[in-house]
Amino acid sequence: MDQLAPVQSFRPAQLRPAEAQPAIYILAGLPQTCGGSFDYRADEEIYGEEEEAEFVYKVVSGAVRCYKLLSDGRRQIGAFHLPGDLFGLEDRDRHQLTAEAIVPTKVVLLKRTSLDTLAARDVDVAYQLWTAAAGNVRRAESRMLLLGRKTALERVATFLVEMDDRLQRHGFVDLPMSRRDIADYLGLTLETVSRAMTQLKTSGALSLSGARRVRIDRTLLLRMMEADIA
Amino acid sequence: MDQLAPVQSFRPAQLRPAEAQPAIYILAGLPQTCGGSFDYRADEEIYGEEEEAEFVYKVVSGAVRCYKLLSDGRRQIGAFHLPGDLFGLEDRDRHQLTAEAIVPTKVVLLKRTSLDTLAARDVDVAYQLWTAAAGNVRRAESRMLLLGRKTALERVATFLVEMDDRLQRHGFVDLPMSRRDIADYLGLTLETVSRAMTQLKTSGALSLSGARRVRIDRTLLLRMMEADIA
DNA sequence: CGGGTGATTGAGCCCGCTCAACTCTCGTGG
DNA sequence: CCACGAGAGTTGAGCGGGCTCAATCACCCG
Repeated sequence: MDQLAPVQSFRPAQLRPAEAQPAIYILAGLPQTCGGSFDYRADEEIYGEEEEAEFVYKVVSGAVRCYKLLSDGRRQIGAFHLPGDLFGLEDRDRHQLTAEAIVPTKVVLLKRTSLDTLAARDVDVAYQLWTAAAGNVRRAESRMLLLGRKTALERVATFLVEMDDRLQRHGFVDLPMSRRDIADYLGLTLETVSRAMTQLKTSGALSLSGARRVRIDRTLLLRMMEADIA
Repeated sequence: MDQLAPVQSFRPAQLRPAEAQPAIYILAGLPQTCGGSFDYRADEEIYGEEEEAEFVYKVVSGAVRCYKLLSDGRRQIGAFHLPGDLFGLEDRDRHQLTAEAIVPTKVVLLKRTSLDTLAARDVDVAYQLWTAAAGNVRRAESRMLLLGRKTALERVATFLVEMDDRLQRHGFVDLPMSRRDIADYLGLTLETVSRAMTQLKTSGALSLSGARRVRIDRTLLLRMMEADIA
Protein backbone atom coordinates (compact mmCIF):
# COMPACT_ATOMS: atom_id res chain seq x y z
CA MET A 1 0.00 0.00 0.00
CA ASP A 2 1.20 3.45 -0.83
CA GLN A 3 2.44 5.17 2.29
CA LEU A 4 2.46 8.58 0.68
CA ALA A 5 -0.26 11.13 1.11
CA PRO A 6 -2.64 11.41 -1.82
CA VAL A 7 -1.02 13.36 -4.64
CA GLN A 8 -1.83 17.01 -4.40
CA SER A 9 0.04 20.23 -4.91
CA PHE A 10 2.29 21.70 -2.24
CA ARG A 11 0.55 24.96 -3.09
CA PRO A 12 -3.15 24.16 -2.71
CA ALA A 13 -5.20 26.01 -5.27
CA GLN A 14 -7.33 27.75 -2.68
CA LEU A 15 -4.22 29.35 -1.21
CA ARG A 16 -2.93 30.96 -4.41
CA PRO A 17 -1.90 33.57 -4.94
CA ALA A 18 0.14 34.32 -1.83
CA GLU A 19 -1.19 37.87 -1.94
CA ALA A 20 -4.63 36.57 -1.06
CA GLN A 21 -3.17 34.97 2.07
CA PRO A 22 -2.14 37.80 4.41
CA ALA A 23 -0.06 36.92 7.44
CA ILE A 24 -3.00 37.24 9.78
CA TYR A 25 -4.54 34.04 8.42
CA ILE A 26 -1.34 32.03 8.55
CA LEU A 27 -1.94 29.00 10.75
CA ALA A 28 -5.29 30.46 11.61
CA GLY A 29 -6.67 26.97 11.77
CA LEU A 30 -4.24 25.76 14.37
CA PRO A 31 -5.31 25.41 17.95
CA GLN A 32 -4.35 28.84 19.19
CA THR A 33 -3.05 27.54 22.47
CA CYS A 34 -0.64 24.74 21.58
CA GLY A 35 1.69 26.31 24.10
CA GLY A 36 -0.71 28.86 25.59
CA SER A 37 -0.83 32.60 25.16
CA PHE A 38 1.16 35.18 26.99
CA ASP A 39 1.23 38.88 27.76
CA TYR A 40 4.39 40.95 27.75
CA ARG A 41 4.90 44.42 29.18
CA ALA A 42 6.46 47.17 27.08
CA ASP A 43 10.19 46.56 26.52
CA GLU A 44 9.99 43.08 27.98
CA GLU A 45 12.14 40.45 26.30
CA ILE A 46 10.29 37.57 24.63
CA TYR A 47 13.41 35.62 23.74
CA GLY A 48 17.10 36.36 23.46
CA GLU A 49 19.59 35.81 20.68
CA GLU A 50 21.09 32.32 20.95
CA GLU A 51 18.32 31.09 23.22
CA GLU A 52 16.91 27.72 22.32
CA ALA A 53 14.06 28.06 19.83
CA GLU A 54 11.38 26.11 21.63
CA PHE A 55 8.35 28.04 20.44
CA VAL A 56 7.02 29.83 17.42
CA TYR A 57 5.07 32.99 18.20
CA LYS A 58 2.10 34.77 16.70
CA VAL A 59 1.22 38.34 17.61
CA VAL A 60 -2.36 38.77 18.77
CA SER A 61 -2.13 42.44 19.74
CA GLY A 62 0.65 44.94 20.30
CA ALA A 63 3.97 45.04 18.44
CA VAL A 64 7.33 43.28 18.59
CA ARG A 65 10.85 44.24 17.52
CA CYS A 66 13.47 41.64 16.57
CA TYR A 67 17.06 42.83 16.53
CA LYS A 68 20.74 42.00 16.50
CA LEU A 69 23.44 43.84 18.42
CA LEU A 70 27.11 44.47 17.76
CA SER A 71 29.42 44.23 20.75
CA ASP A 72 29.69 48.02 20.99
CA GLY A 73 25.94 48.47 21.19
CA ARG A 74 25.05 49.28 17.60
CA ARG A 75 21.63 47.78 16.96
CA GLN A 76 19.87 46.66 13.80
CA ILE A 77 16.18 45.85 14.00
CA GLY A 78 15.54 43.06 11.50
CA ALA A 79 11.77 43.20 11.62
CA PHE A 80 8.75 44.65 13.36
CA HIS A 81 5.95 42.18 13.96
CA LEU A 82 2.37 43.35 14.11
CA PRO A 83 -0.90 41.56 14.97
CA GLY A 84 -1.27 38.44 12.83
CA ASP A 85 2.45 38.08 12.14
CA LEU A 86 4.29 34.87 12.86
CA PHE A 87 7.82 35.19 14.27
CA GLY A 88 10.55 33.17 15.90
CA LEU A 89 10.60 30.62 13.07
CA GLU A 90 14.16 29.31 12.77
CA ASP A 91 15.87 26.65 10.70
CA ARG A 92 18.40 26.03 13.44
CA ASP A 93 17.81 25.20 17.05
CA ARG A 94 18.61 28.65 18.38
CA HIS A 95 17.08 32.06 17.82
CA GLN A 96 19.14 34.38 15.67
CA LEU A 97 17.69 37.63 17.02
CA THR A 98 16.39 39.05 20.25
CA ALA A 99 12.64 39.68 20.39
CA GLU A 100 11.07 42.35 22.64
CA ALA A 101 7.58 43.71 23.06
CA ILE A 102 7.45 47.36 22.00
CA VAL A 103 4.15 48.07 23.75
CA PRO A 104 2.03 45.77 25.96
CA THR A 105 1.68 42.76 23.68
CA LYS A 106 -0.25 39.50 23.60
CA VAL A 107 1.17 36.54 21.71
CA VAL A 108 0.17 32.92 21.28
CA LEU A 109 2.92 30.33 21.51
CA LEU A 110 3.08 27.26 19.34
CA LYS A 111 5.36 24.47 20.44
CA ARG A 112 7.85 23.96 17.70
CA THR A 113 7.90 20.20 17.98
CA SER A 114 4.13 19.94 17.57
CA LEU A 115 4.36 22.27 14.59
CA ASP A 116 6.95 19.98 13.00
CA THR A 117 4.70 17.00 13.53
CA LEU A 118 1.73 18.85 12.10
CA ALA A 119 3.75 19.99 9.10
CA ALA A 120 4.76 16.42 8.42
CA ARG A 121 1.12 15.31 8.35
CA ASP A 122 -0.54 18.26 6.77
CA VAL A 123 0.62 19.70 3.46
CA ASP A 124 -1.26 22.93 4.16
CA VAL A 125 0.66 23.56 7.37
CA ALA A 126 3.96 22.80 5.65
CA TYR A 127 3.00 25.14 2.84
CA GLN A 128 2.07 27.90 5.27
CA LEU A 129 5.41 27.55 7.06
CA TRP A 130 7.13 27.74 3.69
CA THR A 131 5.10 30.78 2.72
CA ALA A 132 5.93 32.55 5.98
CA ALA A 133 9.65 31.92 5.47
CA ALA A 134 9.60 32.87 1.79
CA GLY A 135 7.64 36.02 2.63
CA ASN A 136 10.35 36.91 5.15
CA VAL A 137 12.93 36.48 2.40
CA ARG A 138 11.03 38.77 0.05
CA ARG A 139 10.70 41.49 2.68
CA ALA A 140 14.36 41.10 3.64
CA GLU A 141 15.38 41.59 0.00
CA SER A 142 13.53 44.90 -0.16
CA ARG A 143 15.04 45.96 3.16
CA MET A 144 18.53 45.21 1.85
CA LEU A 145 17.91 47.51 -1.11
CA LEU A 146 16.74 50.15 1.34
CA LEU A 147 19.65 49.72 3.75
CA GLY A 148 22.30 49.50 1.08
CA ARG A 149 21.17 52.06 -1.45
CA LYS A 150 18.42 54.46 -0.36
CA THR A 151 18.81 57.97 1.09
CA ALA A 152 17.47 58.90 4.52
CA LEU A 153 14.40 60.57 3.04
CA GLU A 154 13.65 57.59 0.80
CA ARG A 155 14.04 55.22 3.75
CA VAL A 156 11.61 57.11 5.95
CA ALA A 157 9.09 57.48 3.11
CA THR A 158 9.37 53.75 2.38
CA PHE A 159 8.91 52.97 6.07
CA LEU A 160 5.76 55.05 6.39
CA VAL A 161 4.21 53.43 3.30
CA GLU A 162 5.09 49.99 4.68
CA MET A 163 3.46 50.80 8.01
CA ASP A 164 0.43 52.23 6.22
CA ASP A 165 0.08 48.93 4.35
CA ARG A 166 0.54 46.75 7.40
CA LEU A 167 -1.53 48.68 9.91
CA GLN A 168 -4.36 48.79 7.39
CA ARG A 169 -5.90 52.08 8.29
CA HIS A 170 -4.94 53.65 5.02
CA GLY A 171 -3.85 57.22 5.36
CA PHE A 172 -3.69 57.13 9.16
CA VAL A 173 -0.65 55.53 10.71
CA ASP A 174 -0.43 55.04 14.46
CA LEU A 175 3.17 54.13 15.07
CA PRO A 176 3.75 51.89 18.09
CA MET A 177 7.52 52.44 18.05
CA SER A 178 9.85 55.27 19.04
CA ARG A 179 12.10 57.29 16.74
CA ARG A 180 15.04 55.27 18.01
CA ASP A 181 13.35 52.01 16.98
CA ILE A 182 12.57 53.44 13.56
CA ALA A 183 16.17 54.62 13.23
CA ASP A 184 17.55 51.20 14.14
CA TYR A 185 15.15 49.63 11.63
CA LEU A 186 16.23 51.94 8.83
CA GLY A 187 19.96 52.07 9.58
CA LEU A 188 19.85 55.76 10.54
CA THR A 189 20.10 57.85 13.73
CA LEU A 190 16.99 59.04 15.51
CA GLU A 191 17.91 62.65 14.70
CA THR A 192 18.05 61.88 10.99
CA VAL A 193 14.65 60.17 11.17
CA SER A 194 13.25 63.20 12.94
CA ARG A 195 14.69 65.59 10.35
CA ALA A 196 13.30 63.48 7.52
CA MET A 197 9.85 63.51 9.13
CA THR A 198 10.03 67.29 9.41
CA GLN A 199 11.08 67.55 5.79
CA LEU A 200 8.18 65.31 4.71
CA LYS A 201 5.82 67.42 6.80
CA THR A 202 7.14 70.61 5.19
CA SER A 203 6.69 69.14 1.72
CA GLY A 204 3.12 68.19 2.56
CA ALA A 205 3.60 64.42 2.41
CA LEU A 206 2.44 63.98 6.00
CA SER A 207 1.08 65.74 9.04
CA LEU A 208 1.61 64.86 12.68
CA SER A 209 -0.72 64.96 15.65
CA GLY A 210 1.62 63.83 18.36
CA ALA A 211 4.90 62.36 17.23
CA ARG A 212 3.48 58.91 16.57
CA ARG A 213 0.14 59.76 14.99
CA VAL A 214 0.78 60.32 11.31
CA ARG A 215 -1.58 61.30 8.52
CA ILE A 216 0.14 60.49 5.25
CA ASP A 217 -0.29 61.39 1.60
CA ARG A 218 0.46 58.06 -0.03
CA THR A 219 0.81 59.45 -3.54
CA LEU A 220 3.42 61.96 -2.47
CA LEU A 221 5.28 59.45 -0.31
CA LEU A 222 5.34 56.86 -3.09
CA ARG A 223 6.91 59.48 -5.31
CA MET A 224 9.59 60.20 -2.69
CA MET A 225 10.56 56.62 -1.96
CA GLU A 226 12.29 56.18 -5.33
CA ALA A 227 10.40 53.06 -6.24
CA ASP A 228 12.46 50.20 -7.48
CA ILE A 229 11.89 49.13 -11.05
CA ALA A 230 9.60 46.29 -10.00
CA MET B 1 -8.83 4.79 6.26
CA ASP B 2 -6.50 7.55 7.25
CA GLN B 3 -5.50 9.56 4.23
CA LEU B 4 -2.61 11.23 6.00
CA ALA B 5 0.98 10.16 5.62
CA PRO B 6 2.36 8.13 8.51
CA VAL B 7 3.13 10.40 11.44
CA GLN B 8 6.72 11.56 11.35
CA SER B 9 8.57 14.75 12.10
CA PHE B 10 8.82 17.57 9.57
CA ARG B 11 12.48 17.68 10.59
CA PRO B 12 13.68 14.12 10.10
CA ALA B 13 16.26 13.20 12.72
CA GLN B 14 18.92 12.40 10.16
CA LEU B 15 18.71 15.93 8.82
CA ARG B 16 19.42 17.70 12.09
CA PRO B 17 21.17 19.91 12.71
CA ALA B 18 20.81 22.16 9.69
CA GLU B 19 24.55 22.80 9.84
CA ALA B 20 25.16 19.22 8.84
CA GLN B 21 23.10 19.75 5.69
CA PRO B 22 25.08 22.15 3.49
CA ALA B 23 23.30 23.61 0.49
CA ILE B 24 25.14 21.36 -1.92
CA TYR B 25 23.11 18.37 -0.75
CA ILE B 26 19.76 20.15 -0.86
CA LEU B 27 17.52 18.26 -3.22
CA ALA B 28 20.50 16.11 -4.10
CA GLY B 29 18.16 13.20 -4.54
CA LEU B 30 16.00 14.89 -7.14
CA PRO B 31 16.39 13.99 -10.75
CA GLN B 32 18.90 16.62 -11.75
CA THR B 33 17.21 17.29 -15.04
CA CYS B 34 13.57 17.92 -14.22
CA GLY B 35 13.87 20.86 -16.55
CA GLY B 36 17.34 20.15 -17.93
CA SER B 37 20.61 21.90 -17.30
CA PHE B 38 21.88 25.03 -18.93
CA ASP B 39 25.05 27.02 -19.48
CA TYR B 40 25.20 30.79 -19.24
CA ARG B 41 27.96 33.06 -20.45
CA ALA B 42 29.46 35.69 -18.16
CA ASP B 43 26.99 38.55 -17.52
CA GLU B 44 24.16 36.69 -19.18
CA GLU B 45 20.75 37.10 -17.58
CA ILE B 46 19.19 33.95 -16.13
CA TYR B 47 15.89 35.58 -15.26
CA GLY B 48 14.63 39.12 -14.83
CA GLU B 49 12.81 40.83 -12.00
CA GLU B 50 9.05 40.35 -12.41
CA GLU B 51 9.47 37.45 -14.83
CA GLU B 52 7.28 34.48 -14.15
CA ALA B 53 8.96 32.08 -11.73
CA GLU B 54 8.70 28.89 -13.74
CA PHE B 55 11.87 27.20 -12.53
CA VAL B 56 14.00 26.81 -9.46
CA TYR B 57 17.74 26.77 -10.13
CA LYS B 58 20.74 25.06 -8.64
CA VAL B 59 24.27 26.18 -9.37
CA VAL B 60 26.52 23.39 -10.64
CA SER B 61 29.56 25.51 -11.40
CA GLY B 62 30.31 29.21 -11.72
CA ALA B 63 28.64 32.01 -9.75
CA VAL B 64 25.40 34.00 -9.87
CA ARG B 65 24.40 37.45 -8.64
CA CYS B 66 20.79 38.31 -7.76
CA TYR B 67 19.98 42.00 -7.54
CA LYS B 68 17.39 44.75 -7.44
CA LEU B 69 17.63 48.11 -9.17
CA LEU B 70 16.27 51.54 -8.37
CA SER B 71 14.98 53.56 -11.30
CA ASP B 72 18.10 55.74 -11.34
CA GLY B 73 20.41 52.75 -11.64
CA ARG B 74 21.45 52.21 -8.02
CA ARG B 75 21.88 48.48 -7.56
CA GLN B 76 21.74 46.22 -4.51
CA ILE B 77 22.93 42.65 -4.88
CA GLY B 78 20.80 40.56 -2.56
CA ALA B 79 22.85 37.38 -2.78
CA PHE B 80 25.69 35.64 -4.54
CA HIS B 81 25.03 32.00 -5.37
CA LEU B 82 27.89 29.52 -5.56
CA PRO B 83 28.06 25.86 -6.62
CA GLY B 84 25.49 23.82 -4.69
CA ASP B 85 23.26 26.78 -3.87
CA LEU B 86 19.58 26.78 -4.74
CA PHE B 87 18.10 30.04 -6.01
CA GLY B 88 15.01 31.44 -7.66
CA LEU B 89 12.72 30.04 -4.96
CA GLU B 90 9.76 32.40 -4.64
CA ASP B 91 6.55 32.43 -2.65
CA ARG B 92 4.80 34.42 -5.35
CA ASP B 93 4.49 33.69 -9.01
CA ARG B 94 7.08 36.20 -10.13
CA HIS B 95 10.76 36.61 -9.43
CA GLN B 96 11.64 39.44 -7.08
CA LEU B 97 15.20 39.93 -8.30
CA THR B 98 17.19 39.70 -11.49
CA ALA B 99 19.66 36.81 -11.71
CA GLU B 100 22.80 36.96 -13.86
CA ALA B 101 25.78 34.68 -14.31
CA ILE B 102 28.96 36.38 -13.04
CA VAL B 103 31.30 33.99 -14.86
CA PRO B 104 30.48 31.13 -17.25
CA THR B 105 28.00 29.16 -15.17
CA LYS B 106 26.21 25.85 -15.33
CA VAL B 107 22.87 25.44 -13.57
CA VAL B 108 20.27 22.71 -13.37
CA LEU B 109 16.64 23.78 -13.66
CA LEU B 110 13.85 22.22 -11.66
CA LYS B 111 10.32 22.82 -12.83
CA ARG B 112 8.52 24.55 -10.05
CA THR B 113 5.26 22.70 -10.51
CA SER B 114 6.95 19.31 -10.23
CA LEU B 115 8.76 20.53 -7.13
CA ASP B 116 5.41 21.51 -5.59
CA THR B 117 4.01 18.08 -6.34
CA LEU B 118 7.07 16.40 -4.90
CA ALA B 119 6.94 18.55 -1.79
CA ALA B 120 3.33 17.57 -1.27
CA ARG B 121 4.24 13.86 -1.39
CA ASP B 122 7.57 13.86 0.32
CA VAL B 123 8.14 15.40 3.72
CA ASP B 124 11.88 15.47 3.15
CA VAL B 125 11.53 17.60 0.03
CA ALA B 126 9.15 19.97 1.81
CA TYR B 127 11.58 20.17 4.71
CA GLN B 128 14.48 20.89 2.41
CA LEU B 129 12.54 23.69 0.71
CA TRP B 130 11.73 25.09 4.12
CA THR B 131 15.36 24.83 5.20
CA ALA B 132 16.55 26.61 2.08
CA ALA B 133 14.11 29.46 2.67
CA ALA B 134 14.84 29.71 6.39
CA GLY B 135 18.57 29.69 5.66
CA ASN B 136 18.03 32.60 3.30
CA VAL B 137 16.24 34.45 6.08
CA ARG B 138 19.11 33.86 8.50
CA ARG B 139 21.69 35.12 6.02
CA ALA B 140 19.51 38.11 5.15
CA GLU B 141 19.29 39.04 8.84
CA SER B 142 23.07 39.15 9.12
CA ARG B 143 23.30 41.17 5.90
CA MET B 144 20.82 43.71 7.28
CA LEU B 145 23.02 44.21 10.34
CA LEU B 146 25.98 44.67 8.01
CA LEU B 147 24.18 47.07 5.67
CA GLY B 148 22.55 49.10 8.42
CA ARG B 149 25.26 49.32 11.03
CA LYS B 150 28.75 48.24 9.98
CA THR B 151 31.60 50.43 8.75
CA ALA B 152 33.18 49.96 5.33
CA LEU B 153 36.14 48.09 6.80
CA GLU B 154 33.92 45.80 8.84
CA ARG B 155 31.78 45.08 5.79
CA VAL B 156 34.70 44.07 3.61
CA ALA B 157 36.23 41.95 6.39
CA THR B 158 32.87 40.23 6.93
CA PHE B 159 32.54 39.65 3.20
CA LEU B 160 35.94 38.02 2.89
CA VAL B 161 35.27 35.71 5.82
CA GLU B 162 31.91 34.75 4.30
CA MET B 163 33.52 33.96 0.97
CA ASP B 164 36.27 32.00 2.72
CA ASP B 165 33.57 29.90 4.41
CA ARG B 166 31.54 29.35 1.28
CA LEU B 167 34.33 28.68 -1.20
CA GLN B 168 35.80 26.19 1.24
CA ARG B 169 39.44 26.59 0.46
CA HIS B 170 40.21 28.05 3.85
CA GLY B 171 42.70 30.84 3.71
CA PHE B 172 42.67 31.15 -0.08
CA VAL B 173 39.76 33.01 -1.60
CA ASP B 174 39.35 33.14 -5.36
CA LEU B 175 36.73 35.80 -5.89
CA PRO B 176 34.61 35.31 -9.00
CA MET B 177 33.14 38.83 -8.83
CA SER B 178 34.40 42.33 -9.58
CA ARG B 179 34.91 45.16 -7.11
CA ARG B 180 31.70 46.71 -8.41
CA ASP B 181 29.76 43.54 -7.60
CA ILE B 182 31.28 43.42 -4.12
CA ALA B 183 30.42 47.09 -3.62
CA ASP B 184 26.81 46.57 -4.68
CA TYR B 185 26.63 43.57 -2.35
CA LEU B 186 27.98 45.54 0.62
CA GLY B 187 26.19 48.84 -0.01
CA LEU B 188 29.43 50.69 -0.78
CA THR B 189 31.17 52.14 -3.84
CA LEU B 190 33.84 50.18 -5.65
CA GLU B 191 36.42 52.79 -4.65
CA THR B 192 35.60 52.32 -0.97
CA VAL B 193 35.88 48.53 -1.34
CA SER B 194 39.25 48.98 -2.99
CA ARG B 195 40.48 51.30 -0.26
CA ALA B 196 39.32 48.88 2.43
CA MET B 197 41.17 46.03 0.72
CA THR B 198 44.32 48.13 0.62
CA GLN B 199 43.91 48.97 4.29
CA LEU B 200 43.46 45.28 5.17
CA LYS B 201 46.53 44.45 3.12
CA THR B 202 48.54 47.13 4.92
CA SER B 203 47.42 45.81 8.30
CA GLY B 204 48.47 42.29 7.32
CA ALA B 205 44.98 40.77 7.26
CA LEU B 206 45.29 39.74 3.62
CA SER B 207 47.59 39.64 0.64
CA LEU B 208 46.65 39.84 -3.03
CA SER B 209 48.02 38.04 -6.06
CA GLY B 210 45.91 39.61 -8.75
CA ALA B 211 42.94 41.63 -7.56
CA ARG B 212 40.69 38.59 -7.13
CA ARG B 213 43.10 36.08 -5.65
CA VAL B 214 43.16 36.72 -1.92
CA ARG B 215 45.15 35.04 0.83
CA ILE B 216 43.48 35.94 4.13
CA ASP B 217 44.37 35.81 7.79
CA ARG B 218 41.07 34.68 9.27
CA THR B 219 41.97 35.50 12.85
CA LEU B 220 42.83 39.08 12.00
CA LEU B 221 39.77 39.50 9.77
CA LEU B 222 37.45 38.08 12.42
CA ARG B 223 38.82 40.65 14.83
CA MET B 224 38.12 43.44 12.33
CA MET B 225 34.57 42.46 11.44
CA GLU B 226 33.21 43.54 14.82
CA ALA B 227 31.48 40.28 15.52
CA ASP B 228 27.90 40.55 16.65
CA ILE B 229 27.18 39.29 20.13
CA ALA B 230 25.95 35.92 18.87
C1' DC C 1 53.66 46.04 -27.48
C1' DG C 2 49.61 48.50 -27.67
C1' DG C 3 44.49 48.51 -26.32
C1' DG C 4 41.00 47.82 -22.98
C1' DT C 5 39.01 46.64 -18.90
C1' DG C 6 39.33 46.50 -14.05
C1' DA C 7 41.60 48.15 -9.90
C1' DT C 8 43.95 51.58 -7.24
C1' DT C 9 44.86 56.07 -5.61
C1' DG C 10 44.07 61.03 -4.90
C1' DA C 11 41.44 65.47 -3.89
C1' DG C 12 37.51 67.57 -2.41
C1' DC C 13 32.69 67.50 -1.10
C1' DC C 14 28.30 66.25 1.07
C1' DC C 15 24.96 63.48 3.59
C1' DG C 16 24.18 61.72 7.65
C1' DC C 17 26.41 61.44 12.30
C1' DT C 18 27.74 63.55 16.82
C1' DC C 19 27.05 66.44 20.44
C1' DA C 20 24.23 69.65 22.54
C1' DA C 21 20.35 72.66 23.54
C1' DC C 22 15.72 73.23 23.48
C1' DT C 23 10.63 71.92 23.18
C1' DC C 24 6.71 69.15 23.64
C1' DT C 25 3.89 65.82 25.90
C1' DC C 26 2.05 63.63 29.45
C1' DG C 27 1.62 61.73 33.98
C1' DT C 28 1.87 62.79 38.87
C1' DG C 29 1.15 65.09 42.99
C1' DG C 30 0.33 69.19 45.61
C1' DC D 1 -6.16 73.36 38.51
C1' DC D 2 -1.42 74.21 37.85
C1' DA D 3 3.57 73.00 38.78
C1' DC D 4 6.84 70.02 38.02
C1' DG D 5 9.74 66.40 36.19
C1' DA D 6 11.01 62.91 33.03
C1' DG D 7 11.15 60.98 28.75
C1' DA D 8 10.57 61.58 23.87
C1' DG D 9 11.09 64.41 19.97
C1' DT D 10 12.93 68.38 17.46
C1' DT D 11 16.34 71.53 16.00
C1' DG D 12 21.03 73.47 15.44
C1' DA D 13 26.19 73.56 14.59
C1' DG D 14 30.02 71.34 13.14
C1' DC D 15 32.50 67.13 11.83
C1' DG D 16 33.89 63.08 9.25
C1' DG D 17 33.30 58.62 6.65
C1' DG D 18 32.22 57.37 2.50
C1' DC D 19 30.95 59.34 -2.07
C1' DT D 20 32.16 61.79 -6.48
C1' DC D 21 35.07 62.84 -9.99
C1' DA D 22 39.35 62.13 -12.05
C1' DA D 23 43.95 60.39 -12.96
C1' DT D 24 46.96 56.60 -12.86
C1' DC D 25 48.21 51.83 -12.59
C1' DA D 26 47.99 46.62 -13.39
C1' DC D 27 46.81 42.90 -15.91
C1' DC D 28 45.18 40.39 -19.65
C1' DC D 29 44.19 39.68 -24.26
C1' DG D 30 45.44 40.15 -28.75
